[in-house]
Amino acid sequence: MAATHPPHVHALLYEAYLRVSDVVFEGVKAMDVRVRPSHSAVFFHMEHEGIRLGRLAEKAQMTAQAMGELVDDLEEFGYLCRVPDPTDRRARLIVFTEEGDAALRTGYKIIDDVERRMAELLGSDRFAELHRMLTRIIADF
Amino acid sequence: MAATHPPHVHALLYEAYLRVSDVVFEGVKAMDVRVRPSHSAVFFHMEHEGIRLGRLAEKAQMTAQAMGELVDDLEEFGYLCRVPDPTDRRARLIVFTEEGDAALRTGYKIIDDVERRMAELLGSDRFAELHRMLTRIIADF
DNA sequence: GCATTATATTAAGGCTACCTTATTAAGTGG
DNA sequence: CCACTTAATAAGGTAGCCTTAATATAATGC
Repeated sequence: MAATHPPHVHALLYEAYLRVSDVVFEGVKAMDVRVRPSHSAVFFHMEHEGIRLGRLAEKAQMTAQAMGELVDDLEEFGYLCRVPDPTDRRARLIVFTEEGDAALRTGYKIIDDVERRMAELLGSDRFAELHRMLTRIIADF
Repeated sequence: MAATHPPHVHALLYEAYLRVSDVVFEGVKAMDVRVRPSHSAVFFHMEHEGIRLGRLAEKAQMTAQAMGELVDDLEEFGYLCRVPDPTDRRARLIVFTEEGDAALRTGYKIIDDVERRMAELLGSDRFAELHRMLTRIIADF
């Protein structure tokens, strides 16, 4: 707290994340202005064979209701559709439309590009080191 | 997007930030359960001589209205108070109470402790390297 | 085969952390 | 002293979640 001389790594992690996210999200907006950052959780945890809402919510660590709204949006945008689950009539499978699949591939390209740019900025050895340190913090801090 | 084999640094930055934030916020809750993460912006940008709401909002990059609510809360909790600004009768200066000052010092301790633990986990050379890389990303990405 | 319990989804409403668009009050320049 | 700006606040809105409850269907035990 209170602006301190050399910024804390805690604060730097946040700012670096924001910076990188902004660039990613600019790319996403260029693809489709309707897609918001929160929708990325859906693409991130989707499965090509189709997935149930509950499982999608669980993977994204949010409630089925919250995930349901995100899926509603993406369905409305034409990226997903819900089909009956043949194995359980209570459930429906969420699957990609062709447009959804194309959007996913575009999303990958945007992120891969950002990762490549970061590796160029830092040098690939240090980028790999950054990857390892962050992984370590997540696992063991 | 879509769970990829070695996670992207973009995602790792976010998760590492969340992990560290959780630890910081646990410490803050132990101090005062009423204080929420959003209040940290106030402590972070306060000035001991007193500061106007508008300037505080500007430093924290949010609207005066949003900052006003955070300051209202902290005033209610007894950490801040608003006194007339002798140089401009439209304005009021936000100043720390003694409790607010003590809370700020406790907050510093919590964060410094977290930073120390991270340095121990990674080793201080690598921790310094992490600091430099994050700073680089923020500045030049 | 039927009641009980569990699971999948959706509906309704709430909360936090912001924002935008007025208002009100008090300064300031010509 | 009058137009204009600035400081703060009020009112109401939005995104991104959450909790609690309702509804439909399934699975299980007797």
